Amino acid sequence: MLKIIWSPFAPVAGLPPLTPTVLAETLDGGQAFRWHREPLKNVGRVPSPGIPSETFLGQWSDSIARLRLAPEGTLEFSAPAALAPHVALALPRYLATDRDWSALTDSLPWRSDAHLARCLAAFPGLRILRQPFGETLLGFLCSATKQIVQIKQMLTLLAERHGGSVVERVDPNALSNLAANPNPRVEVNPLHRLPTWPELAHIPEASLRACQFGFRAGYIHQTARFLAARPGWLDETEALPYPAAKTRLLELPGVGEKIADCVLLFGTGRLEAFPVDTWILQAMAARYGLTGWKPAQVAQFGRAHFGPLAGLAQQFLFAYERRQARGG
DNA sequence: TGACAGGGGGTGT
DNA sequence: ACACCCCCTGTC
Repeated sequence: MLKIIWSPFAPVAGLPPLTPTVLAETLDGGQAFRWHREPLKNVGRVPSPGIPSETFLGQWSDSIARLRLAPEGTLEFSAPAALAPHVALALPRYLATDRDWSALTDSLPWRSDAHLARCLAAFPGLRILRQPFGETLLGFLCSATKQIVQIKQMLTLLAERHGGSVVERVDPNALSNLAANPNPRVEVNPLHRLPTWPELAHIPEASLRACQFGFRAGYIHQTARFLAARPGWLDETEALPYPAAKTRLLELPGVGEKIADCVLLFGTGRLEAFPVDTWILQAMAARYGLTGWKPAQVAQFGRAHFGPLAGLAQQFLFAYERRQARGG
């Protein structure tokens, strides 16, 4: 059995106190697809005061972290001991602690928009992650007509089969199990990172299909080949201003308006990006009377109505609408 | 318990 | 407007 020595939980500086709901929405609400709730030992019990919240296990680039909330709402992290110093440096960037999210949120037009005010009040402290650009592109290329759980499964399989090892230990049982069973149940395997785009360029499309990618396998394969032929293209795109960056992303096969905006919002923190998916379409129809509007029209309305931080507003609307749909 | 529809956070033609 | 893939979810 594989054993990882985890560092003791330590506070992450630079964040306000959070509720478990907001932490879950931030990590597992559709911005990122590499966070998994860890099984709770006291399943079925009401969370008691004085004990930490449930733990999320997640990965990005070469980082692996466990995140939880102390009773008073302080975010705490733990990492594989050998990685802990690296993760301690990488976490603030990932969580975008260099930005004042309270001030950014306060500058949204909630004073003149009662529904937006409701959404902000429902998820206080919600923020936009700053994820690795290439991984964000990969994640959202998988997202077409897929729900979060399914996207997470695809990426887990891809990482297990084609991703490099982050922790320098291999579990022989896991490897033999994988070889013996062509269709293993998806489990969280904290050893493997996502393949990089240069690595993806060497993976046959059929192997991607075997990771449950379906018709998205072609998009990912073609995008990988496109990027392989253009060294530096992705880094240049990340550095470009929002409109130019979006134009370039739209050149990629499988990337349309929505995915381009998601990559720029969740991968580079471009808060002017306003992704319009079916949830936002539904929310804007129900809450703002935009019944029958097309995505491009809703996007234009959103930018005009919510202003230069429209993408942040979008995340609150999104979280609220999903909660309503679940019967929260 | 197990089969069976229905539909899914989009893009390309 | 419809195909593209195929897994998850709810339901019987």
